[in-house]
Amino acid sequence: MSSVLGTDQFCSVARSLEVLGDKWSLLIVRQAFFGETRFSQFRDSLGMAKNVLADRLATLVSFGVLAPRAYREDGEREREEYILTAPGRELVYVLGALSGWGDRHRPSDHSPTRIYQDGETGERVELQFVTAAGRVVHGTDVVATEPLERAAAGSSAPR
Amino acid sequence: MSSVLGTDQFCSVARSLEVLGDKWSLLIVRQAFFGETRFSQFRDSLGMAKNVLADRLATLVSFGVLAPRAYREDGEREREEYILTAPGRELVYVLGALSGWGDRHRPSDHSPTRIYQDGETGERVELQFVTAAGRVVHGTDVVATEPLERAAAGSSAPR
DNA sequence: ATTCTGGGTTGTTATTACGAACCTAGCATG
DNA sequence: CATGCTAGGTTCGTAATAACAACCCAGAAT
Repeated sequence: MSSVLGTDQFCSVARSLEVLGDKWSLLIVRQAFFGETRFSQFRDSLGMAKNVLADRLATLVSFGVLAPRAYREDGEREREEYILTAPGRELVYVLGALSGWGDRHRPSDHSPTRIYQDGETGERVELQFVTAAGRVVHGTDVVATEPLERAAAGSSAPR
Repeated sequence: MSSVLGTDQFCSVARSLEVLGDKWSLLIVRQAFFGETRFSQFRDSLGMAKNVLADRLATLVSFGVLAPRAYREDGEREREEYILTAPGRELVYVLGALSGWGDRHRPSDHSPTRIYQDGETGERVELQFVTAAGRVVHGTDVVATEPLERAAAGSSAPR
């Protein structure tokens, strides 16, 4: 998790990837989102090395995605489990985007995996770009611009 | 980019991360989305090692995110550039999600980086979960379930 | 007192990333 | 036609990470 991603930390995508840009972190968050909290649950469901898991959990805690919480099972000593924080739960947008892309562009012969729904009504939900007025804009029509570049729109290489 | 991410390739998040789950791939896609196409543009904007860039470009091409295209500048020999495919452009949802999360939860002292807008009207757009009927559902109310688990909703450990 | 168990730590080896040096196909120049 | 220039790489040697295995440790149960 080095802190030099390219020349710019100015991009929020890069700042997010500083926390999440490796093979395991988002999978841990996914499992946490599915209800897992314990070291051995992550270990078993992901099949990853214990030292790497310990390292990623510590990193996710240090960045405020997970929070450690003590718990005690009957007849067991006190241990720590890892709970998604409010910022961590917001990563549902990232998981939904990755899930949608994988479903659409890397389909599996296996079942359609997980579907995302409104927890209240059970309606299926999909990620969409929407305007403040609530109008849906398709992804192919979305562009990203720098806030101050409105006038000089001719240069080809950003930054 | 090993093909064993945990025990399950059944999850579309894992399948997406098989292509995108490293430090650089999504940043390359981001730069491509901002209009960059050439080896040296990626190299200069991201500051990454050339062999790693060559490897990532080849991987992204092999997974159909980028497509090579010949071009020729005046007085230069023919070269290849890398263009986002339709599936690659769909990654705007992933970039938007990462960007939104980074803006909200890892704010920088620098400018608000990029904003996403409707290319037609210029209106700002945000990623939201919406139902088929067009109702926006906040991320904290979204749950992910397996399509067939509707009846047995008590088990704590998915799979 | 000994064993069991969840949750780790500490090695040792295999992968992967990095930086610098080198290569290469064509075009331009003398 | 020999030389050099340039974008876009490849090929090193080395540094950092990940993976795998062995071990540890604090209680609780026996």
